Amino acid sequence: MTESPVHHELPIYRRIADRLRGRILSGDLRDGDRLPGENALMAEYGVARATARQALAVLINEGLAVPRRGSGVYVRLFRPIRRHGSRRLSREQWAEGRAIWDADTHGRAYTVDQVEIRREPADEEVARVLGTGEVWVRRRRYLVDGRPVQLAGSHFPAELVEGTAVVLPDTGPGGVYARLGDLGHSPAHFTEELRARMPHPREAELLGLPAGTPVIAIARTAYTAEGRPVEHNEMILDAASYVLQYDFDA
Amino acid sequence: MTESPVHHELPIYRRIADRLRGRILSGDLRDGDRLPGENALMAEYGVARATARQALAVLINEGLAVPRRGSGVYVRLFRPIRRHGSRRLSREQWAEGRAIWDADTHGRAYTVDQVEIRREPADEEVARVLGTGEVWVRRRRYLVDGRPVQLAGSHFPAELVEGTAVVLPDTGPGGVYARLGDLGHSPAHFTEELRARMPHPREAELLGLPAGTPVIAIARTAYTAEGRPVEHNEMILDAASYVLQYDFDA
DNA sequence: CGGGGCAAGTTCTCTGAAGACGCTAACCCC
DNA sequence: GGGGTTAGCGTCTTCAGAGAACTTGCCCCG
Repeated sequence: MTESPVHHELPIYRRIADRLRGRILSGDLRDGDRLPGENALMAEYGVARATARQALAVLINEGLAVPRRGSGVYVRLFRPIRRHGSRRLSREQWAEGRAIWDADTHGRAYTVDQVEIRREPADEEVARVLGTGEVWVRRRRYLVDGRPVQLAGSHFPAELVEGTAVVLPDTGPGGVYARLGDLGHSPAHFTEELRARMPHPREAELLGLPAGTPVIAIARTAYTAEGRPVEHNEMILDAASYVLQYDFDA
Repeated sequence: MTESPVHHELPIYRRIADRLRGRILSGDLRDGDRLPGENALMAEYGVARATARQALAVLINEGLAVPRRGSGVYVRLFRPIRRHGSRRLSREQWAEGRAIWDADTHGRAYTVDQVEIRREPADEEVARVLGTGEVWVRRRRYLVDGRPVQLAGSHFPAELVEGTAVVLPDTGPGGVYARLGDLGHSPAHFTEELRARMPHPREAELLGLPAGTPVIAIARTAYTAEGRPVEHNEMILDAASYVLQYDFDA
């Protein structure tokens, strides 16, 4: 073959992504600003749509931007940096883990203040994760000594739990997952993503937080052994800490 | 609500991804196994190459698989190895996890900007955790493309590592823990505690964060099998999200 | 003036094709 | 048998085109 001195240049989509990232990090493009769209990138760099898309996908993947269908791609400054941890957990341990977590909300017992169950259209993020248009949502509010410490919303694909007399009632530790199992969608695996952010005013009000207090937002998605997502849980933890425990092999 | 005219089926690439994920999570495809390649998926599902690629990209993105150019896409499970007959994390996996986290800081390599090693009195918190008055501290700063993404400080009980020519130099993945092992204080497990907080001005400056950006602070303490704390690591992740993956026991 | 509907713009999904590049194993020559 | 070469396979990048799905703003109508 022609032994062309392979320059090893970065692929086009990567160079475009780098330039866009530069504009974001330099402050040229700010939080909420709209990035150049696919058409604009095609024209500006003379590339195909797939290439332009790929460049945007890089930033979306990095969490620097979020796409809004039919509208554009927008700068999202609270950029996620990911870290993967691993931990294997038995269902009992999971229940136990929840106990630990509860115990850590200031070392006191929690009570459930309010559970709200209703069917509603999935928002953008939930639809993306669960791959469905409508969900059943359980919203909860936990209290400790009269002070709320957690807000949580659990989303289930509507077509999976439809018709259940009471949609996944609470049945103690591991109860919801057990109920999903009864329906033939037993969760086998889940992921959690944690993020630090400032609460929205409404959230701060519900949690009774003083202004300027950041929270930990956790998004958990549970999958069946077949890989089908069956639950997506989003919650916010007030100043509480989140404790993990790992063990090395002996 | 309005009539829902569109049935809203999942896109093809997503359905393929779901099936593949299922095969992984169910154990049909195991750690290190090769997934069906682009050509195989094209033939099996009768789709174009781009669609097959997109399906694989989902799994790669989720961290369930890793591509190897010129070879194939392979299952990468965070699930602890069965061959060890244990539900625990191997040091290799831990090191691997760290590598992934590094790679995930925007998909590019990190470099160590600065490593500072010195002996100093333990502050209140560190003294409480490590149970000692003086510690050796390693402070580090990671950079990605000239932008810092992490601040970390590792504390070791002075009486344990005293006299080491170079106090626990960096020796690649898992290096520090291996070095502790050499000294007879091999870590057997650790805990991590996560908290959302506002960075101090100095931290924000070092991390190049805009004002008002919360961070995730992580405190990790490693213990020997005897329960003796041998390391306490505190780090801050810039606007970070923290991704965890769990597996239930079968 | 308010509301409904339309049209333009945008992302999302998918098809089909082609060359570049990396890895591996079979092959050939010594 | 050992070592280097090569062919084949697989992923990676890019092109061109097209319809579906969704958002938004504008226009028209009542």
